[in-house]
Amino acid sequence: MVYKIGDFANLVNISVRTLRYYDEIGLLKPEIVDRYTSYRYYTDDNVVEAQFITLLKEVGFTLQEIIDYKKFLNNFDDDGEGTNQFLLKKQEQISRQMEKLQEQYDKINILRKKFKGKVLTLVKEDIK
Amino acid sequence: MVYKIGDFANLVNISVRTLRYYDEIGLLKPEIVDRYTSYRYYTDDNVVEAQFITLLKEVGFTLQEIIDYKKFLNNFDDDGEGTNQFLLKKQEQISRQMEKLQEQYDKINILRKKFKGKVLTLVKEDIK
DNA sequence: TTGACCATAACGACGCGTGATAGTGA
DNA sequence: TTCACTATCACGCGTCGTTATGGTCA
Repeated sequence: MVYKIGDFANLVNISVRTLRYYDEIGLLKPEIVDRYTSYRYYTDDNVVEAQFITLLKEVGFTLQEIIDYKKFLNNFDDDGEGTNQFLLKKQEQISRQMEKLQEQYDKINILRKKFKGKVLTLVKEDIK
Repeated sequence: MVYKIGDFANLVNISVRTLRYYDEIGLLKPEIVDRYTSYRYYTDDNVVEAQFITLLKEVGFTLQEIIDYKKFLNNFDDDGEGTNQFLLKKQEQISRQMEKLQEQYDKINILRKKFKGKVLTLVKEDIK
């Protein structure tokens, strides 16, 4: 089966605009492109690819990171360990983000207690 | 005291480029601007303002949110309750972000267990 | 004249949404 | 002819970093 961009968009739940963008940045290229009309035609392999991309996006990878990962798989014939490292690094990154958010949350608590009933006109020292 | 943009930048630890941007978007305007040379001159009041902005940024507010908060203070003569709401809303927002990150973290754990020693070629169902 | 500092203008990054304008018909 | 779909620009968002180019000297 081959799908035109609109049908493919519905199938994989990615907007037409986004599919064009993915094509542009080399993340997901339609297997067939009509050389006269430039129409994009997607295949069932593309469906699997698209779902994989969606999966990685859902767990926090940026498009560039997904592109890098694909290149890695092509160039180094991963034994699984590379993939594991890839996932671990993302988890560490997520951990750091959570810590940062937690700090922000705590600092706001300090602010709220300190200025209950007043307008904020403090300086940095107040939460350091 | 009045400071030229470069001196002020060092004083408050905000880059010259950023100060110009803050001026442009109306977040932090120099008290004095030479009408002939367009040179920006900052005062000690500006120092307090800048530190306040830095503080709010550190706890997660966007520039637009800080601008909105300043407008709120000017228009409604807050009794402190408005400020408290403002801080609470940001905390809720931070909480949601943390939850999302936690979900991503957990999903990656599932992936790591499921595909130990293999290359990732799965589809969405695997982590749903 | 020459640094050191100031100004404005504009591109880049991220991930698309949202038109505008125009060609296709798998 | 018309409808539905496709294509390629190109602006917008958020927060500045980074040239590029050209005045100013508080």
